[in-house]
Amino acid sequence: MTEPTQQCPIENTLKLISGKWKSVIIYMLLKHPTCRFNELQKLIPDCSRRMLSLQLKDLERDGLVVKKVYPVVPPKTEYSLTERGKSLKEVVEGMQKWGQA
Amino acid sequence: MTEPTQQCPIENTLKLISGKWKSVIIYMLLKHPTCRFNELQKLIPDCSRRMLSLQLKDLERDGLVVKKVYPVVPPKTEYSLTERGKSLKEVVEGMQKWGQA
DNA sequence: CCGTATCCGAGAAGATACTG
DNA sequence: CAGTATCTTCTCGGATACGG
Repeated sequence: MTEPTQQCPIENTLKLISGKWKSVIIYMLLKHPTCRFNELQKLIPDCSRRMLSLQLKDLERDGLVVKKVYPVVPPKTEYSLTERGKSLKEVVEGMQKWGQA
Repeated sequence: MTEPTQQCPIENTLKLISGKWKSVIIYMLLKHPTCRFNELQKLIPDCSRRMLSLQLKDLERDGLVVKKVYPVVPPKTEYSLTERGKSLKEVVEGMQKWGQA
């Protein structure tokens, strides 16, 4: 049984939350527990629609965010953090605090 | 004087410690307070010499790491964290712990 | 309203060889 | 030992336009 040289779980963590807007999205979803697509856009104006879409897709795939779609016209979706996503609170807020000081 | 819409210090933090190997380098320097170049290479075997050099240069420029050069033959250098670098302990260890769970 | 598709340029990172 | 130089490749992200 050769241990797979997993020298550093940091890389895994970083892979999930780096990407230009992921950490910011998570941070916003911590403060605004459920958000529609456009709300997120307004909260993060510098993030293009395309990027927001892509990053959310990644976050969803990685189990950090869930998307709820209401089958109505016009379309309505809501994004929120999963438990796994919420568990990043310490990390993300740690970065937030450090960035301020 | 228009305030630059600095909505999220997270981005600043992330800018300093993302980059493929930076957080790992910091983590290693937390555990091994001073390291020579080759020691770091051995600690992070997947990071090429070129990349290690570049990332260290960034970290140095950003005031997270200091390099001490001994004018001897063969060359000897030692890298260590600045106070600012050490202050990332919580953040980096937070990521490490989260990555394990 | 909530996205996707396509195209394109810049920068990140790998491979390899060389230097003080 | 501790890097740098050069070249190529690849990924990310911006701009723009379109679709259910």
